Amino acid sequence: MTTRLRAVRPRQPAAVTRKAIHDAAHELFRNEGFDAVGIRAVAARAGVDAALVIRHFGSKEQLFLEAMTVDLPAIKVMEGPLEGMGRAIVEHVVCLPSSRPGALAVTALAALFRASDRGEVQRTLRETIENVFAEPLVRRLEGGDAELRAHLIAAQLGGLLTSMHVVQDPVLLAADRSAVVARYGDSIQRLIDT
Amino acid sequence: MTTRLRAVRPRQPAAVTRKAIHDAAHELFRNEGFDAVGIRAVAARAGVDAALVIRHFGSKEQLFLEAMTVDLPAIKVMEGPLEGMGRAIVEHVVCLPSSRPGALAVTALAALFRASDRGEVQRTLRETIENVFAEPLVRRLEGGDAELRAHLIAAQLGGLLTSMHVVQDPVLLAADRSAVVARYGDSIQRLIDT
DNA sequence: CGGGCTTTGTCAACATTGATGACCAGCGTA
DNA sequence: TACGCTGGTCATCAATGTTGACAAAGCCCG
Repeated sequence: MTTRLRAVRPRQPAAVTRKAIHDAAHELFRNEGFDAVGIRAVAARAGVDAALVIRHFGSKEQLFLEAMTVDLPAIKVMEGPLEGMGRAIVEHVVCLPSSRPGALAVTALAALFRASDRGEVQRTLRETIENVFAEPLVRRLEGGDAELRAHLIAAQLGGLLTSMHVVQDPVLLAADRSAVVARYGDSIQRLIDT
Repeated sequence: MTTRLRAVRPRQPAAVTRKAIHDAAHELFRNEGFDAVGIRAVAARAGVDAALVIRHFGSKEQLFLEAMTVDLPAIKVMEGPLEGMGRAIVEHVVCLPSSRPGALAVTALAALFRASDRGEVQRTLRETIENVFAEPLVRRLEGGDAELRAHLIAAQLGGLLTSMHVVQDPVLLAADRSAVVARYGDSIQRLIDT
């Protein structure tokens, strides 16, 4: 009887393979979305067996969440002066050169939006928006209804992000960035000022 | 030899079963999202074999698109006076009693957003937003950059809709509707006026 | 050294999913 | 009656996420 031939793969510490899987997943999910990317594709790219992916992350959905939860660097502009903050924030969301880490974060957030009919994804999305947009704003706004206004601003930012990276509105994509910043920023400013 | 026993289902004209499938799909997809609902579930609800669903609609994605493409009744407010239109539009999107046909349309649009990592869905979403929000606005806006402004308004409306029906921001859901209308509406009004 | 224990990895299956193709039944018409 | 069209069923396919049994490697303790 012939001995079973096993593909032999050198043993590595858990953290290493885990990171390999995480990175592969991040690349693939961010560019192609949640359900266009199979577990076997992630595994192949990481040079790993498909079962290992599940073993390390529990489920595809969990892997997706961990891979897309880039901790957006807190938007510094939100700590600056209230005057002109509207434009500054929009510029931050819209104008990032696509190589910068912030841009990756925006893309990842867009991927979360696109996959939001998974219940767990939806929860993560909600928390992310709260943490990244709404909560930092609440602490800065003056006047009445600060919490409501902060969340409305978050809605507007989500809308812009969604229109550009999910819906991919051709008019917005083709438009002059500075015009977008000026118009949308001023509109947001109304919610900041009141 | 016993003759094969077949589940006999009375023959019906194609349009009838097609509608039955369409309606079942609309109900299920709107409430539970695209990939929580299987073809077999739709078929069961319509009292029909699963293969028939595909036969009539080509694919699950196609069925989803046809089922969620409610022709939103053109938003009449967009034909009214420019003054105060911001609030009027927001009211239309946010305050609908959930029994009215418009509310169904909003829910369906939200389902499209949630499933937007399917390429075809994304395209439909883009066209729907163009037709329902952007294009009617373009024809009304006065002043420079009318097209850009219309699409920015569409982005804001999408943002509000997304925040409430996809992200389900608890602050917005709990907030006083009239406050939301006033604040968000005035913010949009800035883009209408300029 | 050697025997156990945990860690890391592999493989073969499973259930479910969307989708297809062969076939069948009713029915009108030539 | 025979043909063909239309509406419907069933068995089956390939792919998917997931699981469990098992195999090695390293490590600890006698």
